[in-house]
Amino acid sequence: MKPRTKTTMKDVAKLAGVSISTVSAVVNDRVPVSPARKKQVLAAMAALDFQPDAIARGLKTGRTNVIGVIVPDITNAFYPEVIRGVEDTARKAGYSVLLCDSNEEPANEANHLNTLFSRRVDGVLLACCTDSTSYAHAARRGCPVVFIDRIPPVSMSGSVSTDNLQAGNMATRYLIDLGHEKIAILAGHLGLSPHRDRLEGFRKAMQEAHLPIRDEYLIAGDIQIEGGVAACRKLLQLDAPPTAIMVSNNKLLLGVLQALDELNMKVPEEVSLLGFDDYIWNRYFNPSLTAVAQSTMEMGKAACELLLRTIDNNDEAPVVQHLRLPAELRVRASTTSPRVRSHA
Amino acid sequence: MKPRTKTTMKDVAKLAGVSISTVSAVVNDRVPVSPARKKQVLAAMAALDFQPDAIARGLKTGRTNVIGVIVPDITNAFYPEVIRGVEDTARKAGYSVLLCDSNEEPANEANHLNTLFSRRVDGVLLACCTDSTSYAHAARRGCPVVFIDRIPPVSMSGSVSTDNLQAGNMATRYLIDLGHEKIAILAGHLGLSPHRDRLEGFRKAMQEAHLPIRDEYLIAGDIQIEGGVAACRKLLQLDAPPTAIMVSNNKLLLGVLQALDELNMKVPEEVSLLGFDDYIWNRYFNPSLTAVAQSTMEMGKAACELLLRTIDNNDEAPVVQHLRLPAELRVRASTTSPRVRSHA
DNA sequence: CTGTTAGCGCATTCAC
DNA sequence: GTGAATGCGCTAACAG
Repeated sequence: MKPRTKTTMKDVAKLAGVSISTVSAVVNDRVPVSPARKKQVLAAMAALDFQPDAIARGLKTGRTNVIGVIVPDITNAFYPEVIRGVEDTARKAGYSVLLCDSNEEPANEANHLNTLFSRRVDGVLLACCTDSTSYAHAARRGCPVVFIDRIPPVSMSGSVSTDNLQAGNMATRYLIDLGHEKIAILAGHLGLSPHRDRLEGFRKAMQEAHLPIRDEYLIAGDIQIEGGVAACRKLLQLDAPPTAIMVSNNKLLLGVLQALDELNMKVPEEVSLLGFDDYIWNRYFNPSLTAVAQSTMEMGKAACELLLRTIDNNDEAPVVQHLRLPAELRVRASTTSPRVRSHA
Repeated sequence: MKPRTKTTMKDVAKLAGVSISTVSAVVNDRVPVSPARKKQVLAAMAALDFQPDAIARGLKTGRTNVIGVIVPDITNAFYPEVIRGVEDTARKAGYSVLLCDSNEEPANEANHLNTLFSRRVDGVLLACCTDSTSYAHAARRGCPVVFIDRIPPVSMSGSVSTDNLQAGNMATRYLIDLGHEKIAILAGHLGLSPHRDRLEGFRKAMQEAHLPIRDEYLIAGDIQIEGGVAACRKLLQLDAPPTAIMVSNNKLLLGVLQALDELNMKVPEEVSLLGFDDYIWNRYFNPSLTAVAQSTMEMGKAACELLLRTIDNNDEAPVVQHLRLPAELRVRASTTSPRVRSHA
């Protein structure tokens, strides 16, 4: 492997017969340069295959045109879609994306943040994990941060997420309208704002319908597949099992599907099922899954735009904004009225 | 937003009452420093919350400890898993990942590559799109590149992918052993090495079994959902429709599922279905899907390790290696013997 | 318009 | 062991 080719402005300047600053001027075309010289420089740049060194530029200007994105689990299909929105928006604005996966570990998250700061990213998009205290970190360093999807309790920064309260409320009301009264919720991890908010929406809907919320019907704490299996088994072994199960998280849902399968439960005849996060393949489940869809790419786009605005604002008044995107209920075959069951 | 806090080695040196080079020495501990001073410096670093500036270091050393990763479509669930493997390996080795999504556009890919070069990444992991000529680019710049999943025709660089020929062969043989003779293949885009190789494996298996390969049974060119819908419709309208369909790509497969659903075809009674790429949710399709699984995270890990080795090797003999990972067939309910059909 | 100059923060000789 | 000096490639005043 031959030593890395490094054509610098100096080389270009020499070949074009101009000074380095003239080269810089045409590269950044902020300062006027006479057409003739500009042409020379451009020619020299092309001839030498010159590419400005973003590292050197970053050192000089203090801006890297890089943003960091930290997600808790990139194998959760929700995040790639968000990332697509982020990456697309960032690229169009001339930014690159440094991707970090915290794997749901606060320690990893903290390490990643340090690395990002050390790399002098211009800003960070953060979907934090439970027990995360990293926002303190960020604030201390004065690095713009926009929270995405998962919002920490107190946040002076901007944030973008789905309106999960509305989403949880809407989903619950739909089940209630269908005639369900015994509705269980696998609420996920209540240290996570989306899950907390969905549960809150659930509570509100139940209260408004004057329906009791039984302790046995509320299961929280886990967001992995195995947790979904265990929770679902527990629910169905109850003396009075629920007629509908609402699942706050897509990984939990897969566990529920597995448990339902093992117990040979018929959906929706014996129990209705409603999930959060909609994917194209939900349509092909057996039966197809009723789910609450989030605007994932839009979320990424909005968050990135907000972050970019915050960065551009710099020392001006901080852009603190909390966007809540509407969710959409997609009704399919996994939910039905509980009356069907009493006929049996 | 207050101006970005920037604690430099200078500040640390002043507080600790030593010179900058001593600070540098303890930060990189390559040069011996007396314990007493080391302690002072460490204390000063902690007090000032000092974080070395990776940008300045990169400029100085010529190494950024950043690798670029370009994928064609991050919303294709295959890539996030690969990325997880990459990111994990990279992080453990002290590298960060600059993520790019080419969105299956060669032009985007080329732009991303330029950006990455300009950012002085130490190496690039590239899953290229069709008609990509970017490897020439990379070679010209002398930047280490390892191809991943999709390998260009001629490659002097290293590469890591599934042994797709074996995978296609194995899958086809499985269908043949089941008794199928009329096997169709949605081969994907033949400009992509995985698809080309799978088709080759298919051909070999058919030939070995002395089975003819009918032109109408071989559909290639598209890898999007809509293409899968169209291709599947076409196949089933044939005078002699296939008894089994093998689908080379997961997005095509979703289209096939949709078409099958619309045409009210029973799987596997009327037609067997076999897909490539296995995901946890394939189990919950109706019926559950027989699929060829790739070792996605391992692929990411292996590719990253190979790249890192190439980078460390620097001017030494180039590490050119072509890893082919074995695939695994996961038999589920979407495939069965065609005899079942003749009973009907 | 154009060239000269002075660092950005750090790693690395080289003297001491 | 330690510190002063040099420059990585570039931008941003500032003179001309």
